[in-house]
Amino acid sequence: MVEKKTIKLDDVAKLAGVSKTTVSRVLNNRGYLSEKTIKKVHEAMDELNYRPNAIARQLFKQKTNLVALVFPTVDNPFFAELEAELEKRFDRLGYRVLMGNSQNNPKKERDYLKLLLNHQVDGLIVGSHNQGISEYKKTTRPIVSIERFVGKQIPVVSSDNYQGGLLAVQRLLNDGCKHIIHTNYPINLVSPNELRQQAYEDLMNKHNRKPITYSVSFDVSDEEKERVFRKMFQEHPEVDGIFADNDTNASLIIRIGKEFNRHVPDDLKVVGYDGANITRMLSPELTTVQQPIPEMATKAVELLLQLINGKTDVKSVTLPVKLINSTTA
Amino acid sequence: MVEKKTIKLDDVAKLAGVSKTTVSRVLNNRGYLSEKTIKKVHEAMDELNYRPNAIARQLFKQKTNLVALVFPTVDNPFFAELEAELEKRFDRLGYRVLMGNSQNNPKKERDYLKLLLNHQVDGLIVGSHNQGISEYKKTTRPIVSIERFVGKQIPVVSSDNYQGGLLAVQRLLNDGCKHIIHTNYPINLVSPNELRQQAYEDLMNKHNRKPITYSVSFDVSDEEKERVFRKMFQEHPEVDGIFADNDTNASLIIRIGKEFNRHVPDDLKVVGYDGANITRMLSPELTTVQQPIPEMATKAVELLLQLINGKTDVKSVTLPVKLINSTTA
DNA sequence: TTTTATATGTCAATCGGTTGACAGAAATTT
DNA sequence: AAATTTCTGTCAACCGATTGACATATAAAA
Repeated sequence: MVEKKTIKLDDVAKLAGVSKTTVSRVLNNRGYLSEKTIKKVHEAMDELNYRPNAIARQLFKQKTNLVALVFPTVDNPFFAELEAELEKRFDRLGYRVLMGNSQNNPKKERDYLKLLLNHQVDGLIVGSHNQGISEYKKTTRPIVSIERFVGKQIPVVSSDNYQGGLLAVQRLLNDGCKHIIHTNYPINLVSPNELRQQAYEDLMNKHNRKPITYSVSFDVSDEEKERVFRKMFQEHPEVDGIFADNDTNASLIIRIGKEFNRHVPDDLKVVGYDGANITRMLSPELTTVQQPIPEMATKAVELLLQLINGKTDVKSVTLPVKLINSTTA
Repeated sequence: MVEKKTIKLDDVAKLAGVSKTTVSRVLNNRGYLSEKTIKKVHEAMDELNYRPNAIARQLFKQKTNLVALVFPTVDNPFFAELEAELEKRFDRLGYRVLMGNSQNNPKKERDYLKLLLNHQVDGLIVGSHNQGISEYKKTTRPIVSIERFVGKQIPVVSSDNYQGGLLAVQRLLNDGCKHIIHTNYPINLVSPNELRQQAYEDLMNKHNRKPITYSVSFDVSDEEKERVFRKMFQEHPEVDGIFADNDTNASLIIRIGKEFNRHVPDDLKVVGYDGANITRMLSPELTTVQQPIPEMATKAVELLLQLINGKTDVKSVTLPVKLINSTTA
């Protein structure tokens, strides 16, 4: 087998009869160059089918144009849409995007942080919900978080969780629900969505109702989730309204409800959360609080770029949410 | 502001009172080293909070441990699950994964191919459906495709599309459907799922029925898709069975069907395709042909690694599909 | 005691581009 | 004709880690 040698800048220079620097100038459009030389160099590059080695360039420039997205998984409509929107925007700006699906595994989250610290990526967007990753406190390198508190120095992009909670619960109240239950992640996870629970409790208390919350961790199996929701219907047969923490769970709750002979929207009203495209497509009948995913992506990219470009006083932002009415109820 | 200097290997060497090579030996566990030296070096690294520069290492090693996934979008249950499964497997093997959502845009697909040729990634997994990307023919670098024919040299991982087509149509026939319509991508896209159409037509012909296919391009707006499906119901009011090209379209068709007062499964039977987790979660009532996504990911990773490791006769594989019965019908 | 194996460490070239410093030639000004 | 500006191009250091070649010291074997 013929050993295929990598063509390097030097080979191009030799063939074109110029120096390495001249070739580099042609590549980077730098300094003064004669038309003749440019042509010669381009011909040599074509003839040799030359491809500059990006790694060498990155080493010198101290920049990779890579960012990493650290989220629990891409296999979830909210994160999938968010990551897709982020990728689209970064791509336009000349950044490539590393997928870091942490599965809510602190080790993997740390690994990606190491990537950042090893100069392999220029910045990080974190949306996974691990706690106690102390490394975040040690670094001043560019990190933006989405819907999660990470540390004092790290700007957060989130949607208005308190308002979202109000919208959802108010809707259930308006629809005449008497016994409203809330499902949420375990609140020990440092996430702004505990504000939803706050809103739920505030509104319930205001109406002299007793708030009841069922917690389901994000990363347990579907079977475990089903178990919890069955328990919910068993322990609270009076329930007639549910404010679910996300649309997938809302959908699951509706299915479990059917087992208990509850039918939406007659016997049971459910409001979900997130309102991602895919969910709207596959479950259009679901009422939900929609997070402004494209806008959140835009903001997160904007903030990360500010950090990458050396800005120091980068501020967190909160974006408004919207109640999406179901198509059937 | 204090300029924060990057700590490099040389700084560690100086603090530990040894040479650069010695530090490198400690880092890479190479050659003979005294316990004492190892300890000294580690202490120096800790004290300086040293992080090796991965780019420099990559330059020397001529390996980035990066692979790119080029798919139309991650915002689709099938691709999302596939990419998540791929990422999980690559991560275990020490590879980081670049997201390349091509939106079926040939330019973006070419850009990612360039990344490969620029030595920025060690391999590529392509699943987007662009045509005429001639660059693929020029390269011998590691590429594996999923559910798509790219070129003679490039191994393909696909599921058994012909069998999937048979299962879907046979199911509709068994359920007593008399007028079955198939929806598909425009077949000019070089994809093995034209085999589904083949199966549909073969089976229809065998039963002396006239095959009717409606084509919807993958990347048009939801509104356009709705338009096409409405047209389908208008032009063929007799339709009582539909074999859809994917679950999202199946869900959309069911919704449009309701507009025409067709109710599943009484007046209309629909079989979707893909059977991704998210879809099963959000639309459990949908009958579908399930592709073995985890197995496809496993195979694709396996083949790509063979290529990366220099194997030359890497063979394409086809994996079996499964009909998933709806929960309600 | 001499030879050989094992342990410890240093030097300098290398991976493949990039760019500041500098030099000579041609064009323009004074 | 001399001085200045504009082109065109070369040289060598540099980005940061890796490793083959080599030197010396110590321990084990002959």
